[in-house]
Amino acid sequence: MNSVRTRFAPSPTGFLHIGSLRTALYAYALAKHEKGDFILRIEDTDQKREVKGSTEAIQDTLKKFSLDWDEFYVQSERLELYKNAAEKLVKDGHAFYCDCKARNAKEEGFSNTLRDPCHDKNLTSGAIKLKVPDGKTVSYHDFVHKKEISWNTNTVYDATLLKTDGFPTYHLAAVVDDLEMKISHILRGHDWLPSTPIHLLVFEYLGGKRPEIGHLTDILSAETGKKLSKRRDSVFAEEFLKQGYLPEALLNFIMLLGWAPKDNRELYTLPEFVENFDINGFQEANPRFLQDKLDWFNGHYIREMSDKELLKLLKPFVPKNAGEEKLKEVVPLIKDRIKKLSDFDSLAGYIFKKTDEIKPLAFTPEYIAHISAATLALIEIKPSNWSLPTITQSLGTVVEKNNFKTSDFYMDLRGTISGSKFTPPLNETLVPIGSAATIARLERGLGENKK
RNA sequence: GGCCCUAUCGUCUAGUGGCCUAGGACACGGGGUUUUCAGCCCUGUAACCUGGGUUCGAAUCCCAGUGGGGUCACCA
Repeated sequence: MNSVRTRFAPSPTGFLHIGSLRTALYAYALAKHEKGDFILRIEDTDQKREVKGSTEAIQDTLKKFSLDWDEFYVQSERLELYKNAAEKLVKDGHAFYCDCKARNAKEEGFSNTLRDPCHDKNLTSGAIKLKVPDGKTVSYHDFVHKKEISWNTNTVYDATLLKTDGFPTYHLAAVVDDLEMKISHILRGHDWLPSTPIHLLVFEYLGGKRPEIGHLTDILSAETGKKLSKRRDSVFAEEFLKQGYLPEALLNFIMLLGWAPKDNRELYTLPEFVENFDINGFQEANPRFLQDKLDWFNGHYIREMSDKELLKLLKPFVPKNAGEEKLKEVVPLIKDRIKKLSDFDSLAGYIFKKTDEIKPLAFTPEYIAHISAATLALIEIKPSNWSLPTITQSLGTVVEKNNFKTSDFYMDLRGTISGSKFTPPLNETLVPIGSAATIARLERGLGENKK
């Protein structure tokens, strides 16, 4: 049996990053395309950086995107495994104890001291570090880059494997787990590429079948051209959801940042992506995160939804006083016009506002004539008869009788009713606004523009 | 700075020596539908980083340069 098993291995230091979501998506598709297993592994080996609740938050987010895992592990519950592995490496002469003070690269700047002072001291306690050999070439075939990548070990430093607090570093824990969990493909961020020779050595010394390894491109900020960062860019998947991006749109957008099929197809649901996934489709150069394209995907998926579904998703973005019945009328009017769910308010919020919350806008010199004629006509419609056909009929007659220019007439009406230049078709929105509120808004507009 | 990855329209990309006068999508421009804005339809502008090779032939192969990105912790 050589089933495909992939893993997504975040550390619990906060919310799920958009780049991590993409890594998870690819790892998921890679496994599921071959009917394999997708494993979630929490890499919580740095107690200082751990943020409480992030494991749950990450799981929560993955579920929202339907990236369900088959197995779940937490590294801090597996410390014995790493300790044993480290001690075995020492016994085999591939690692050594070290009692030096921990150094901090950020304080010291670039460092050329690759070999640790304790490299050959044969100490019996302290941290355990990898005994990197000199002048050896280590290499592997990267399945993302589709090429052999190699290093001379003279450029590899004696990395720490087991810390003095008894916890492993990533270099040890990840390798031990990938072996123990029988991971078939390691798919991870590009930032891991430089430390791969360390892992290659550990894999070799520990023995067993080394997984295939692939390093994904970094997603670059469209503005800075640098790797997306928490400080500068909005990077958390949850942030996008909160803004009214749909999970399927975000997923579709992100799957095409760094991967493309032969036929260049762009629209994929998650199951379709899994089905069409091809490991040769990975891109080698770093893509930029351009929000315009995300917006297009989002608009596309919004338009594909039924009004009923959309209404449901819109709930968190809609004014509190908006009743179900009115919303049902409004949803089809905004469906073609919004890019994100949060656009609802700027586009249709006026429908639900009080008269004095709207600042009437006048657009043409004929304003007074337009609005008074409209008011007189609409007052004639009995509230019980207030409907699209009666409104359309009534206003149509006004335009015709007064020889108004249709577009001018409606622009003044629009400005008065909505306080905005852009709205859904006006007659349609007058229905949910209602007879009384419509008349009130028109009268207010007249009052404000009389003098 | 060392090491590593990388280079097709503004952006995401197709392209694996002749199907390329370089294709698609987003964005942008023009037109149509239209009470505004969208949406939809039609349509246009726009790219092979540079220099050397290899070859009858190069976006595709090789080398160099340049540009871009990453990384250099008892963090992941």
